[in-house]
Amino acid sequence: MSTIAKALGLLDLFSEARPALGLSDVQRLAGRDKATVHRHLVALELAGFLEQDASTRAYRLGPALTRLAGMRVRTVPEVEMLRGVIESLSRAAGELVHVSRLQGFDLVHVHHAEEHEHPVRVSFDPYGLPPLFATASGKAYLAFSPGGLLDLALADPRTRLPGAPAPNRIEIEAELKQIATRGYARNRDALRLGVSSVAIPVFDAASRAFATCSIAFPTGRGGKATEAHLARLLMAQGEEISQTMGGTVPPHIVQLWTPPQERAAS
Amino acid sequence: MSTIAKALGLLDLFSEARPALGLSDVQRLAGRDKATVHRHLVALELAGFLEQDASTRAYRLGPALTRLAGMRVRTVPEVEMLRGVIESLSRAAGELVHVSRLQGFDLVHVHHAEEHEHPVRVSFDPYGLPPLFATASGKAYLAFSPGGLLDLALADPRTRLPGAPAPNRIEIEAELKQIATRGYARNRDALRLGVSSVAIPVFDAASRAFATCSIAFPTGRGGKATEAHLARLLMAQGEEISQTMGGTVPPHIVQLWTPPQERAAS
DNA sequence: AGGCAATGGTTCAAATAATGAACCATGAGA
DNA sequence: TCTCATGGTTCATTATTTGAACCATTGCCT
Repeated sequence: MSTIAKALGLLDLFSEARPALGLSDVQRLAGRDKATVHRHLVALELAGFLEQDASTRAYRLGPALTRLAGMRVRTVPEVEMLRGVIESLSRAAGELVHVSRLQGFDLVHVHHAEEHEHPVRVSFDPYGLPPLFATASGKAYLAFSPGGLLDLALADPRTRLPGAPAPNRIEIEAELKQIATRGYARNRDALRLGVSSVAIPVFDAASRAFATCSIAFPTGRGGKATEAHLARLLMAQGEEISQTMGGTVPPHIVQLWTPPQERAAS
Repeated sequence: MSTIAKALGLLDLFSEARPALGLSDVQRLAGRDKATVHRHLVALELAGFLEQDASTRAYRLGPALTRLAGMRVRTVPEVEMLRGVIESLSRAAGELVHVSRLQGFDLVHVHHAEEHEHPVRVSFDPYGLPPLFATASGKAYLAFSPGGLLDLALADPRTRLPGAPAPNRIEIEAELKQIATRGYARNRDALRLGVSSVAIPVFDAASRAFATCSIAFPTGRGGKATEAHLARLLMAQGEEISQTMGGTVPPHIVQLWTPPQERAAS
């Protein structure tokens, strides 16, 4: 393991629950030698990734992070475009919003927004690659993709949770069909206990699903009604999201996502 | 120099002007061996600090940055409190807003906001320590601090630009007096050519200046009128900023910062 | 007071991981 | 077809990282 990885790994020890850590805390959590940890902390501090509280000597996340994150938001075009729409979606929903892109059968993180103040939050790993069949995003993608993909996905062990059997073909087909007519995919406690989500696909310029947008929330916060409410918010932004990423939503899905009252009005 | 510092230094090569860099680009800019640079890039990518464009193979800033920056904003209390007020100030001013805290005679970065879309931006280094006498922030601090501080500051070579002579005592005293009656400090091209700023002090619970808030803008964008306009915006938020950081503004300065029409109305 | 246990931080020989010259593979352009 | 630049890899050499033991300071309990 590279020193770089070890040092950067220390940053992941900081969390909502533990915003400031002393040398000993870090040492314990990381399970490494104190001297090593100390040198890493100092190096991170020098680079501005951490800062040390002058009075308590505890370390906390540093200003270089906000600077570089700002840079990323302004310079990575995809993110820059998405930012506005998913931030307002997050604010409206009061929950975490994600956009992931498909790379093979991997769902890779593109951007997320978490514009709310709930003390209970869904944690997530922006560089993890969750299995397709364990997420609402994955199912949303499959439901709006050509049938052949499902066979490939079923054959690939990486699309299911490690150790789990391949999903039952009949059942999955039924669920995907339901998603296609309902307009969004849902998930309760499948990938991680206590986390639920709703998701819709994002379409590219050729109207093929190539990414997904999802809202994740603690299962405890939302019943059936909440879920439906979040799904409505999500679908209402569906066309905008695809357009922002340079794509177009097929007309029949635009229909599906348009709220009944607006459809009546037009 | 530690490997960690070398690797993290690579992140600083990414900028508004160069959002994506190939291996060779980074190698050239960093002036290090290709193999080394490559291993560093891979390590950073693995940690999510960079991501690689699948088609061009170029690297760009990665999602871990937004995640950690978000964490910082939510967990570092000072920043969390300040965020709202300085973000809206930045939006209103259409320029970069900074808050720095004094540590001895060092101006250390606390937080900044840059909520605007001008293509011409003031770049800055959140962990640099600019000399007091070369910044509006430094002068704002001194102008609202007890006189004894000025003597100490004049004696300390770190408070002026490297190589520059100590400021003329009479002149500086006149300028500080002017700042104290005007309510804000100003600066044109002193620290860096083409960058101007206006600044006010932030007061602690004992009504002593202990930090500063400034608006920086390209000199080319603002004449005298713009400067005065930005200063008014800044002063209008002055009391809120001090309160947010747990302090109180002395009454006579609240007066000074209150716009004439509001003073008339009350 | 005094002693105990944590804390943050430092040292230096031993061990491990970083380094870079040379190498390969691929693709664009002449 | 040849050339040049690119991204990426290898492996012996080298230099940096590592960690047990150490020190200094602080807070706590008797």
